Amino acid sequence: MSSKMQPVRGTRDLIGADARRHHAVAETARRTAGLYGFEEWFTPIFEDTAVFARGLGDTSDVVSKEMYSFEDRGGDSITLRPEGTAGVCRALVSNGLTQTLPQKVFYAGPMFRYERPQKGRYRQFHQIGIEVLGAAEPLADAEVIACGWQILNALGVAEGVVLEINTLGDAASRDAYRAALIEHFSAHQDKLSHDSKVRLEKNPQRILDSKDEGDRAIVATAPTIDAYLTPEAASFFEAVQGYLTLFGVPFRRNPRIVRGLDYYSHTAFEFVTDRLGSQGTVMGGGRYNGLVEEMGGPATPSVGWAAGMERLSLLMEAVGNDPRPPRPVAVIPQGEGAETAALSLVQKLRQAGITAEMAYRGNLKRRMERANRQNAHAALFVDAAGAIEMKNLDSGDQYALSEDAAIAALGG
RNA sequence: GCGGUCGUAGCUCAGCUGGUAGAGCGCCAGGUUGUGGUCUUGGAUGUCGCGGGUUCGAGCCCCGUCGAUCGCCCCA
Repeated sequence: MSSKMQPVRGTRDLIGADARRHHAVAETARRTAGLYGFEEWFTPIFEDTAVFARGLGDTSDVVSKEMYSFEDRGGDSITLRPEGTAGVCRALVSNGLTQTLPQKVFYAGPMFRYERPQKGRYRQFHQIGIEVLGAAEPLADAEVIACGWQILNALGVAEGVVLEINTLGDAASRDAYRAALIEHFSAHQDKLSHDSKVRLEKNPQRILDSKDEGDRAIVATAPTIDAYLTPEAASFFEAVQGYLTLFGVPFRRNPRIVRGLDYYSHTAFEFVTDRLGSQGTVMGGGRYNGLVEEMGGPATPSVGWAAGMERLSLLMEAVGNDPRPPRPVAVIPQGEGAETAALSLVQKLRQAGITAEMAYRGNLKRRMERANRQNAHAALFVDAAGAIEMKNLDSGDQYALSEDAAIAALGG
């Protein structure tokens, strides 16, 4: 047992039902995002460390202690991407696409974070995400959110998932609010939890998010951002909510939502569920202005979200959404010398676009049992002369027919 | 990085106050040169996560370690 190779901590294999769910998440999201005009980009899985260090801001744990960074043989500092947005912004600049805005991007793939693994959280995990790059209009925020909502619905997991939105305001609002929060929490500093005392130094808004009982009482009396919003920031947030209502996307205001990464401003949102324990955020995002500039491009107002594929798969499993592979047709040679005729038939079926299988070995009983296990919907018995009988494995009906008739009947 | 719980067959799990392993499912083969999902008979599979300690003797007790899991932190 000890010599058995195991995947490294925080990684895992996706096989069978897990693999099918994972694939369904990516495929459903890709297709749905396509309906909204998003096109998929494939950016590298690793980047120059500066792409993330600069992009995400150094107050986040993601940068300060969770990155998989290493020096390559040429002496460059390389980092396995911990999230998708920074790489997409870098690619926008690298490819000169700042001249052709807006760009609507979909991505899906592995991300890496050195964290303590938990259910729905791995060191190699997978995200899907979309970004609208180069649109300052609140309509873009609403469109991005609506697309996310449609994906959750298409996956059948929208039940029990709630959209919570908030605004972080523009720079002026944010600074004023931050000052107010520091004042409020400093006044109660002695009653704050240890974690929140640290937050007060690093990122006071994070205290709003605290799960500590004692903190919550202090948070309850904390000011909300509304009084500190500039008129522009307030009307922007109003507009986003108006479009969401127009699009029929239900939401609820949660003034305690903050974002983990530094680049966010204005709209912040999370799709949350209570079915996943402490990994309740299923899709999260918001507006970010300034990230593209960090990559050396022009100011490019943008908005997007990312979702954890593992968490979406977990939700699919919880609601019993179990994608099945297509039901094959089982081709079964009958009698001596029938193998050649059967093989030629199975190949013709496949070329006609029909999912067909023929077992490598086994007697008739074994082949039938195997057909059953594969959930085959029909069996085609072929004899040495090439004569075919088709049996419907659901109804049990069986009759002889020609090869062409069989292909036609099976939808080829 | 911190705290709680748990590691026995491919899977789900049982195993008494310590006496060197069991069930169900699954798998393989037979009953059936022949038409499946039913039934029936038989069979294979474990250094009891790993390492050390206590003991005449450890799956069970102790220590360590690795892994999973739950919560914190953080985040999707």
